[in-house]
Amino acid sequence: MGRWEPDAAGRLREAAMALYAEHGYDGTTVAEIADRAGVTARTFFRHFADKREVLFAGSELLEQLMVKALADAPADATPMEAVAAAVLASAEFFDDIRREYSRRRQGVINATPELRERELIKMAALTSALTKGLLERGVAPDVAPLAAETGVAVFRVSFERWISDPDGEPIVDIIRSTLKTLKALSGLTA
Amino acid sequence: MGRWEPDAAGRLREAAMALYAEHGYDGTTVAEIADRAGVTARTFFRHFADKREVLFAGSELLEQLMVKALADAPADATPMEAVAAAVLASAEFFDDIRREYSRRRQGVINATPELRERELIKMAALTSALTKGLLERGVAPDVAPLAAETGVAVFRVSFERWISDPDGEPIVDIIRSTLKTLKALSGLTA
DNA sequence: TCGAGTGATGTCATTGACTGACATCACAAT
DNA sequence: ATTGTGATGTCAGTCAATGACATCACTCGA
Repeated sequence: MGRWEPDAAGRLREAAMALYAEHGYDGTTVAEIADRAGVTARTFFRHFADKREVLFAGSELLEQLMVKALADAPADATPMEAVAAAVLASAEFFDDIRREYSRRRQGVINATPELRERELIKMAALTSALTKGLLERGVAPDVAPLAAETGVAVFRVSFERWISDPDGEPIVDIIRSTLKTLKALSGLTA
Repeated sequence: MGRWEPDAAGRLREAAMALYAEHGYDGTTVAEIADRAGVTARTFFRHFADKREVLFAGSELLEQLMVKALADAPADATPMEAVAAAVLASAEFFDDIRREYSRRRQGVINATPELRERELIKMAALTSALTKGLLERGVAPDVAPLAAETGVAVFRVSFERWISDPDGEPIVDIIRSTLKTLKALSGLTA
């Protein structure tokens, strides 16, 4: 366990998840996480901006994935069709192997207001990234934000449903189903 | 300025707004806020849970207002009609006198990630309150969250538009217009 | 009028997140 | 062997947040 074990960030992530799950977020100190990972607290903060961020590493990847799918949607797709493509693309990120991990992680997040806040701002970042992507597709400025917001809502609802049942359908199917529900709901908007 | 000047909470709110606006959120310490309000830092934390919360006092009132409007909507209203009623009710909260204050406050919030996080969780609380209200109206469990989420999106977009133009229309009209845009968007959902 | 009670405040001490400055180590290229 | 370079450790310090306890201003009943 010398100074140079590789992947300090990875060890810190695992340590944090384990400790947050066991003692809760508040009941865990950064020093404890660092100890378990075999590094110093100072090193923790070199890898993650703060105590919350350690649970959200990788969220940029998901965002990139969805933005790319949005951009790659057919030019003649409607705004919501493009958004739907982006949300469906997120399914790549969540294969069934990650379902248990996702469920565990979400449990920790839901139990801690501070972590919920961080999650929300990640979702907001996703929303504005999608909005930007829509604008670049030429979508009207008053339509783009609403379409993006709606898309993220679909993602959230689907994700939650996905992790709520360990043996449920794959997330792609859940997303499709949620999109259908949305469509039905739209009929009631009048 | 004895120990018993009334409305310490109010003085703390004003002091915080002024200092956050002038030196930024990070550039302001709780001790400075307390000093300006003529109290101790310890007293600050007796009135507000943390350094962020001081900018969000009163958000429960808005929530209650909207939930009540939702509950008071005609029994035969569709889910989105009820939600629309709730969003429109929020207009009571934002008369034109508050527009300048709201704009100022929003500037501070937008400039500070930590405050954005707090704002987002308030919105999330609003969403779940509306969801609960919808469920109590008998709305289907898979429809309620989406309807609530959509309603909050409408509120956010409208609010932002409202404060972006000091001499623009009153917020009620902006909300109505946003609801129309949403309706148009729904047509594209297919 | 006085003394007990109450609620808001002050004081003090402590923990823990986070940061800057600087030293140090492992490894690589020369 | 020498020198760099990047990741880490060490140390000191700031500041948010909390618990424990004292104190003050004011109220009310004896």
